[in-house]
Amino acid sequence: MPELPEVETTRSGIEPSLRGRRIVALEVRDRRLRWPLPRRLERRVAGQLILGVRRRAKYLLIDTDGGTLIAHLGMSGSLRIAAAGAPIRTHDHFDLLLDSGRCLRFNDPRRFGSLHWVTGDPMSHPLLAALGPEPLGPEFDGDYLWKRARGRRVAIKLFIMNAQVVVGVGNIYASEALFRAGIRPGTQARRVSRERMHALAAAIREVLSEAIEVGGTTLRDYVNPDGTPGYFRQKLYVYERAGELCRRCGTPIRHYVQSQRSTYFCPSCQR
DNA sequence: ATGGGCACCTGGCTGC
DNA sequence: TGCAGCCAGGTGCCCA
Repeated sequence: MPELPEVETTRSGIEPSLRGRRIVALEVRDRRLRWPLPRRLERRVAGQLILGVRRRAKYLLIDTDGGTLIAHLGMSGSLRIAAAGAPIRTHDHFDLLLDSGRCLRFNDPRRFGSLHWVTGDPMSHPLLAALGPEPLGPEFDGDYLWKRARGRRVAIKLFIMNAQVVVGVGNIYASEALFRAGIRPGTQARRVSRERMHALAAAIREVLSEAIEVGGTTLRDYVNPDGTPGYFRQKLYVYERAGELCRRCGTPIRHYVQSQRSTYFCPSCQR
């Protein structure tokens, strides 16, 4: 469900309620997430002081004085701040109870989300260690993309969705960035010129930052931690617009399945 | 190393 | 109304 903008919106939404608070307890109702929650998690987490909330790729890092909680929202996960006694809804799998009388509540129908506890440098955790650069960070640009694409025959859309290449580009924003850069999603990565890689890197940064500004994209039921939807949907050029007319040239938007994921593009604007 | 495909899971929608 | 079938924002892992 959430891509980088939704995760970043979640981060900034929950951080003010977490920073400086002490964790009273972790209350788990369903341990069956993507990786089953270990039994000892509750006692590890209890009593820790929260120092802040960071994001790396689509992972949220809740730093405490004794270690770091690493959370992932998977396809359908969401986090919100609730009163500690608020009624439990379906798929509310765990609560992080705070000394403020509130809690961080995790809801995830499909249970593709995850939660890990690490001591030491969280970036050395196996899930984080091999990740590519942040798309909004300084190391990511067209030259980087072009160099990484040498010899790569994979479709450019799959290439930019590969977290070892660059993190945070999911199915929505991959299609959107390729539209803005004027590149067909099926083009082999190695066939994209250096110049067009610059356009693509710029488009990725642009699409992601614009989405963050408006609170992400709400497609179905996604809501931000404060309960409001994200408004980027109104700015989508191609995603879920199959058959509708291109906002730029009027040609009908096309849809096909690429590596089991839906891809959208304008056959006239993208070559 | 690279690329392709599968698995994990639930819910909402469509069409018969 | 019921139900089968399909689709969904992610990503680790296995195989060729």
